[in-house]
This record gives sequence, C-alpha cells and structure tokens, in this order.
Amino acid sequence: MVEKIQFFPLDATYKVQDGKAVINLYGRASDGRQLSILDSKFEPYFYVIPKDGANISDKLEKIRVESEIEVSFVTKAEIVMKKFLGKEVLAIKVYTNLPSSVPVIREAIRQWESISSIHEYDIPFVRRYFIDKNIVPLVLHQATGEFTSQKSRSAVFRADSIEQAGSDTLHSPRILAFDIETYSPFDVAIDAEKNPIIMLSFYGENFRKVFVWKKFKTNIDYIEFVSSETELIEKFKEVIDAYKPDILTGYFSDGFDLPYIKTRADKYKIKLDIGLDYSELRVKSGRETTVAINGITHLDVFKFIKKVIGGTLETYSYDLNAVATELLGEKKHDVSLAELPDIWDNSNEKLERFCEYNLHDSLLTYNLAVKMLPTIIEMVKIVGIPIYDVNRMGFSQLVEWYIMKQAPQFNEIAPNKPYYDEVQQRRLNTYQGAFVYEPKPGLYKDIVVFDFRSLYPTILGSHNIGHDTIDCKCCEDSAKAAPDESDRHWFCAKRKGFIPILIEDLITRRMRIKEIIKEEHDEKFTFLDARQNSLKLLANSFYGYLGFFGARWYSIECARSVTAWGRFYIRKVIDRAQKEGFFVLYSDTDSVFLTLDGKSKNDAGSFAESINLDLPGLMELDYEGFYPSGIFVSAKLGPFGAKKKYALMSEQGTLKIKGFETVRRNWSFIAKDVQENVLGIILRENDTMKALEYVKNIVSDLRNKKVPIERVVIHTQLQKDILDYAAKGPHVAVAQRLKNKGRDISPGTIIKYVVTQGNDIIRNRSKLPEEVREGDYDADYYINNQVIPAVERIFNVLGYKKEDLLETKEQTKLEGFF
DNA sequence: GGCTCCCGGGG
DNA sequence: GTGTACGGGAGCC
Repeated sequence: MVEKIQFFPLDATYKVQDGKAVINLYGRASDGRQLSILDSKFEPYFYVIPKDGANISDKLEKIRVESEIEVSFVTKAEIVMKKFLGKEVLAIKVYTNLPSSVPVIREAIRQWESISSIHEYDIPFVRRYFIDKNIVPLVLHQATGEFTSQKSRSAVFRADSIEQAGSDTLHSPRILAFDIETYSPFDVAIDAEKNPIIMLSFYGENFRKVFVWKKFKTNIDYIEFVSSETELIEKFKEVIDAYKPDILTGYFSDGFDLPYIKTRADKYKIKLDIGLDYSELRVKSGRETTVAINGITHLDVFKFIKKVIGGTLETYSYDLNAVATELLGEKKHDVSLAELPDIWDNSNEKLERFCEYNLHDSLLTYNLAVKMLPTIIEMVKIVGIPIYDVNRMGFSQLVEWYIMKQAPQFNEIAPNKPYYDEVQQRRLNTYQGAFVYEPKPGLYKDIVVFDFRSLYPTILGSHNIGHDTIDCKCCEDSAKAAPDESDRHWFCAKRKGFIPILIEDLITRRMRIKEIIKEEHDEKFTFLDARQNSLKLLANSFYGYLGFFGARWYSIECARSVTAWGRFYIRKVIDRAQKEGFFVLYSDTDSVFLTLDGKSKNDAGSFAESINLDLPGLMELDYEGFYPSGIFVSAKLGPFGAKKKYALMSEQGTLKIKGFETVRRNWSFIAKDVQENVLGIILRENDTMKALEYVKNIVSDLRNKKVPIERVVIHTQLQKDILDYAAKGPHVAVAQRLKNKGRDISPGTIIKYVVTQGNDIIRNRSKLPEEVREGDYDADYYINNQVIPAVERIFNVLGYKKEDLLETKEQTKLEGFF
C-alpha cells in the first residue's frame, strides 16, 4: 500500500543489493518511531572534462573492469554543460554500476590522451546523496512509498520519492549519554587488552543507571549489580536497544570508551550488533579513531567542543572537568581515580562513591551534549551534512563541504584535492599576514576600541575576491586599485564571483538573524543565537580555507589579497585617527585602540561614522567599547610592547585580561593570584603604591613562611620517559625519585612538587607536596622565580624595578639578593 | 631562532 | 568507504 510518511533524517548508509546501491536513510518519524528509509533510485557518478570538447562518451560507455570480487562498468555517459572555476566547460557525467566502481573506472581512464581532467570521483556516496537530493539532515521530510518487512530494529519503508516538508527541525532528539570506568593502574599506560571495564553508567531523559560487577551495600537505586564484565557488556547493548536513542554520546568516546568496549567485547566474542540494521559498531582506527553505529548518531562531545567552539572558551585544557566547569558551572566529583584499582581489589565498601562519580560523568556529558546541540543542529543545517560528520570536521572541512553543497546550484564542478607533491608545494607558500601596530608599554586612560565587523569575510565579499574573478580580462584597468605593490591582483567589477556570493549570503543571513534577535527576545533565542554564531564561525573560516594547503578551492593569491586589503583598511583607520588628534595606542589585524587625548566619546563615535561612509559593501567599523583604564605590558624585557599582552578595565569595573600566562598550570597558585590582584588594584583603584605594598606583603609572607604549602605547589607534566630527558628539570628529578620508590612513572603523569629550602641545586630540593612540612618551602625561589616574574613587567611599565618590589618595610637594603 | 616530535582526551 | 586527517607547545640543535 502506497503511503506518505514524515520524518527527520539523522544519517544514512548504503549497501549493495542485487548489484545496485541502496541508500538507507535513518531518521525519527514525526510520530516518534525510529525509521529506516530505503531509496534505490540514486546512481553513482563522476565528471570527466575532455580535451577540446572531444566526444568520448561512446568510448566511456564501453568501459568494463573485472576483478575477483566484482565487476565495475559505466552505465551511462551524458554530455553536460558545466562551469569549472567560473569558466564554461563541456563535461561528461559518467554513471557507474556501483559506488565502488567510481575509483576503479577513474583509474582505468586516467591516462587517456583525450581527457583533460577527472572530477568528483572521491565524494562519499552518502554525502553525494544528501547534496544531490537536497536532503538536509534534521529537517522534516516526506517520503512516498510503502512499508516493507526486513530484519531491523526499526520500521523499514521503501521510498519512491523523498522531499523536504517545511522547515520543522528535530530540536529535541533522544539523547543517551554513557561513560565507563576501567581497572587501570595509574602509573602505566591504559591497556584495554589487559584490564576490564568495571563500571558503566548511562544518563538520559528520566533515566540513570550504573552497572558494576562487584557487590557492596548501598541504598542508591540507580546502581545495578551484574555478575561479570560480560554481563556488563550485554547490559550496554540492552540499554541502547531499549532506550532507542537518536544520539549516543560520550566524552572522548571516539578515542576511549567505545574502542575500549569493542576490545573487551571482542575478547569475549560478544557481537556489538547495536546498529538499527543489526550491524556491528564500527571502530575505524587511523590517525584519529572514530566509532560509528548504523542508525544511531554517535556524538563525541569532546571532539565537537575542541574543534568547533574551543576557540571561544577560556579554558586551556579540554578535560571534562575544565569544560563542564566553564560551560555548565559544574565540576566532576572529586574522587581519587588512582585509588580505584586497589579499592576494587580490596575494599568493595568504598565503591559506592565511584559509582556516583561514574554516573555524574554521564550526567555532565549529557548536559554538555544538550548545551552544544543548538550549535550542532545549526551547523548541520547550514552545511547540509549529518551530525556524525559535522562532529568530526574541522573548520576547513566544514567550509569545503559547505561549498561542495552549494556548487551544483551554481553548476560548478568541484576542483580536486591536491596530491602529495602539490601539497608540499603549497606548504612552501607563505604570505604576509596582518598589520600590527605595537603598543608602547604603559598605563593608559580613556581607551576606545574599534574593530571591523568580520573583517576578512567582508573583504572577500566587498572586493569580490575569488577564483573566477581574479585578474579578469574585462577589468584590467582596475589593477592599480590593488593595495599591495608586490603582489598586484584585481578582481572583476562586473560579475560577482562564486565564493563572494556564498560569503555575502552567510553574512547577510547572519545580519538578518541578529536583527530578529534584537526585536523579539523569545524562546527561539537559543536557536537563533546558535545559528548566527554558526554562520559567523563559517564565514570567518573562508579566508583561512583559501590559504589552507589541503583545500580544493585553494588560492594563495586570493588569500594574499585578503590580508593586503586588511592591512590597507586598518592603516587607513590609524592614519585618519591620528590626523583627527586621537592617540593610537595599539592595533592588531582588525582592531584599533585609541585614547581620547582630550577628545570626547562623541568625537570617537563620529570618527567611526565618517570612516564607515568610505567603506565599500558590507564592511563596517564597529565601536567595541570604552575602557577608563588599561595597561599594556612588554612581553620581552625591552623597549617594545607586547603584541597581545594587556589588561583593560570596563566602566563596570570588570577586567579583560589578554595574553598574561595566568592560566598555565606550571605556575603556582600564589603567582597567579598575585598577578591578578596587582592588575585589579592598578586598574580599578589606580593605586600603584597599594599594589606595590601588596606585593611586598606577599614577599614578606613568603619570607616569614606564612604561605600554606598548597599555594606553592607547581604542576608539570612529564612529557616522555624519564631516561629520555637530557636536561633533568625539577619535575624530572621528582619523577625519578617516585620511580625509585617503586611507583611506575610514565609519560603523561603530572608531577606536583614544591621547592624546599637548602643549599643544593633546585632539582635536588624539589619534593612532593606531602613530603613537605608547612613552612619548609624555599622562600627565595618562590619570590624570585614565581611571584616576581608574574608581576615584574607590570611594575616595569609603572617605572619600578624588581628591586623595588623586594624592599620590605623593615629592610631597605637587601642581603643575599642575586 | 628554526625544526621536529609528540600529545591531546580517556582510566 | 567514490576519503582523510590537526595544531600547538616543548624539546633539541
């Protein structure tokens, strides 16, 4: 019976049936069921551009390659008019019997004299399907066809046609988060072959569970005892089968949890056939391991956060604790995992806390997935490929697939990926980057900051920079307009290029959304905000993509022109500001820091307005903010200011700190604290003497041993095996002693140490915090190597030297300072 | 100062 | 799966 069903596609696979590829689209039906939709009406193909329009279709149609496993042949060769980098070309669209035939046929015809080039032979079949059929994952679609019986965990529907059905989006997919704990001694590398999984937790909507295979007394209802590790793995399968998630999520589950589970399952010969089609979970190891399940989207939140939003986070580390703290305001439970193996062996009664810890990690992962979802969904909708892929792509890939998705609508054939030699060649191409106006170190008042809104994207659009517009015959006259004398290129003034159209579309879509957000601040805000942010992230990545050696649409000339125009505009702003009597303090790439120098904030406003009158297209100089005070610090001890080392205070009194190494873990707490407090006193209270006194007090506290040991602990990670260190720093020496005591120390271990008093060299005086009694730290070391370096440059700017910081109230001359 | 190596995350 | 990886800091000469 032919019927229509509506569903939200999540992902797809294909399989070969009766010598033909059948797409299996997985999705959630609008009535809530999980669905598999079969579509056998899509054929694999690629493009050939013949030399001088030679008609080789007949010859192509005869190609047939036989191997032991399968036969590859061309089913059809159509002549089509396409464009390649803007130029009209005659091309042949070559259809093959199977997706896997494409590379085979391509190889067979590669050397043909009559062929100029071959294209789009390396597009994964499923992705080709999403692009060509214009299916946007997560958006409501309608399929016409009929249900069929087939072995599957979901209903199966054979479709004759599929089309989009409005703009409804699957905003609340069913998410299931999970996490495992393993028996892993902390001082050796994690070994899945050797050590079992001992706990497994799940967290979902109205669902929480921890499985553990040792018993103990507990009142916690979500803990369930199982008899063995094999039963625990069976539970893993059962829970997923029963919960029916759209998304299974973990934290670093691509690299850890799922491969680990797979290794253990293999050991016991348990089939992890959790795919909706009963296929097994697929672990693909390579440079980066990935794990996929047919019909269930595996989301590794860690990977998404690191690749896509990491740049916007404060945190330096992407471990679950740091990320959850920043994004959710919640930490991991504080248990000592290093003790778990011993507790597992000897003290069952202490396992309850670890089960709670295990569940909490799943909870954090779940909440992170929910928090990331709007951004992920919008990225998926913009780029047009499934969550699974978006999750694993970096920016250049996202840009590339966005262009790939748009290309057919412009009738463009995609350029090929560069071969090894070409990549090597491209890597050598460097070019001049942004303009930086170095600040003179100092304390400044009344700072106004302007920046160009999306500088590089707007330059790309406004100057029509692209492969199909560069050095066009029709606009040779405008060559003199190029801002860079050494590298003069011009761009067509008559017709808009492919890349500029795409980028202006992204920019204007974003502007429209921002307008809507301004007007109606409703429940849609989260999604609209995520969408404008995704559009921004994507637009900002185009310039980098053009200069990226692996790009299909690579153009070093275009990338160079973008930075050249960038330098041109920022210099123009600087010149005009100086002419109008502002003091230019600092400028980098797209921003300018001025001081009012007697002028008013209004003057600054009208300055920006006048600049904007002269800017082309979508370019715009924005007022970023006003800061009553700010300090610019020298990065090196010399006459030059640091590029990006400054702190600003807003009118509300909050500090904006850039470039100070406050967050590095190899600084002690005391040093980090002192730095922050000094900046605060100077900028908020404008009281240098108070800051000076504050530092002197800390110095004297250190001398008088009033500082608790925990505040002088230094953390350093061991990067390699102890024996491999040529230069034995303090952390290496401490690690060596730990090893001598019988602890197996391996690379990656974080060594905590305190430098204690004595006359020996530093590494011999570095001890574990627990070995050090209160007051036994080396005050001079912490004063001279931690606290003073953290604030020295700040005080240099204010005209004080190191010596001034060290003078205490009691003593004006210092003994033993060298 | 450049070039190479290795790590990240997870337990 | 019609594929393939990155970027930054530390260490080394």
